Amino acid sequence: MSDAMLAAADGLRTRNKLEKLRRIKAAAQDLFVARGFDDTTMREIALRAGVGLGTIFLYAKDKRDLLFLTINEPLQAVTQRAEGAVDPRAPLIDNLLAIARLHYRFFGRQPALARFALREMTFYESGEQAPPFQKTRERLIRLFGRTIELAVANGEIAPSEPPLFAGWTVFCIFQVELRRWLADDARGLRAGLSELVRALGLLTRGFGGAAGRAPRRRQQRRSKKNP
Amino acid sequence: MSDAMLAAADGLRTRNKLEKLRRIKAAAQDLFVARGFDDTTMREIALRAGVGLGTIFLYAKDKRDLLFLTINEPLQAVTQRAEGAVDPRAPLIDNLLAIARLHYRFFGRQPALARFALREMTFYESGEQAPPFQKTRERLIRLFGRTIELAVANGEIAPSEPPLFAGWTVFCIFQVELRRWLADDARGLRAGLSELVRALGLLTRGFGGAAGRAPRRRQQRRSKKNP
DNA sequence: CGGCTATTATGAACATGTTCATAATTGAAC
DNA sequence: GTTCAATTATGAACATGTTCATAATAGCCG
Repeated sequence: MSDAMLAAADGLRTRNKLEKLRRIKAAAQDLFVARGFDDTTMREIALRAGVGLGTIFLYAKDKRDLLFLTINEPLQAVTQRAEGAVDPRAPLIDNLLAIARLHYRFFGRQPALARFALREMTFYESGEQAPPFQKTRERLIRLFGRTIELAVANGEIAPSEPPLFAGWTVFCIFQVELRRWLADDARGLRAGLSELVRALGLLTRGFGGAAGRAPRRRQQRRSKKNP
Repeated sequence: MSDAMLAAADGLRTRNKLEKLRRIKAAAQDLFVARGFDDTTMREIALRAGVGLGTIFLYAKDKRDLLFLTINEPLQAVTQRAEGAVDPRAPLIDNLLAIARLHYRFFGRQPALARFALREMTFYESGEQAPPFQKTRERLIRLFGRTIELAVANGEIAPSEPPLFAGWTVFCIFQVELRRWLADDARGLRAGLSELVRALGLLTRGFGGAAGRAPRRRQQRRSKKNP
């Protein structure tokens, strides 16, 4: 008994609230995945969650916010796992790719929903769920930055801009490439990542000023010393 | 009489249709700019255009499509002007910046509406106005590509990838930078373009493999031949 | 002109996200 | 236990994008 009371945390109120939030999140999640965002009505979600229609709006400002309520956590989890996927001794491109692969897999799981979510992410700053989302995004950018920092420490590269800014440019490429990959659902994960590597390779190598003179073929990876 | 009949082009039908399309476009345009996208109702647009509510949907599949109906033309015009802004003898970064500046100015004119439009542009493939939009986007990417090609011809750079693909990476950076600039409306045009130059500079110079050893300061522009 | 068909126009009806006045519930004060 | 204020829950009412059955119109033939 006392155990149960302790487990109940303080107050029935808080407990009930958390429980309802959980149910609403689960219901929204399931329905969004099963029927897509637009074809899921708030009334269906309310019904499945076992709450009144109006109740949902106590937990999410609007339908869009509800989407992020279901996506924020998994997205943060992916970013967190990506942090663990970086190997301080691996080549830069491998690390960037490892980070990207986890995200590609995540979004590739539900392409239709991912398309919608990625669209709504553009300029998502107003909703209640915006701050945690922005935080995760910031975290990913910093991860790219720190990964680049590692490569600098290893002597692999020496960018003319701070690693964090270089990470931002990597993020730019990543963002648009991911969207492009999701745009035509024909291409597999392999093909998508392959084009991302191509783009990131170009970013790291640069456009080869008259100085650089990049090789015409061969050696995709492994930057070489200049003879 | 016969004059009038000739001037009417073939058929009153076609003429009326074109006239209604014009009125609808103008009404939507005005209202979107004045009140924003969400706060403009289809009924207001119909009223201002002097047509019935249902009539609008004969000319635009949905409200979103109506937005592109008003934006496609000006956007294409901007891209077209950008093509004329490229100087075959100018440094690459200057040309890229000239292209970008025109677009920044265009979107910066109506930041709120631009934010909305740029969001809807992500994965915009279904609507009736999607093909012309995609065409303009393709055109911009190719413009970046051809601009790079010019720099290759001038001996300024020698990228390890085809110019068109290099143009695509420039487009990636441009897209995300533009969105970021529009996200916080505080920063002026100058500041936004300045950061874009920073990012594009990094893209063209690369991350300076152990080979490259980029200069620490100085010489922002004007790539030099290697002594 | 007078009918006839295809095209175009229309707004009432519908679907659904969102608001809000009202009701139910909780936790504490006495 | 009763009372009461604060919090939370609810669905009817509302606003608005979209559909669709119906009407108006244009062009054409006899």
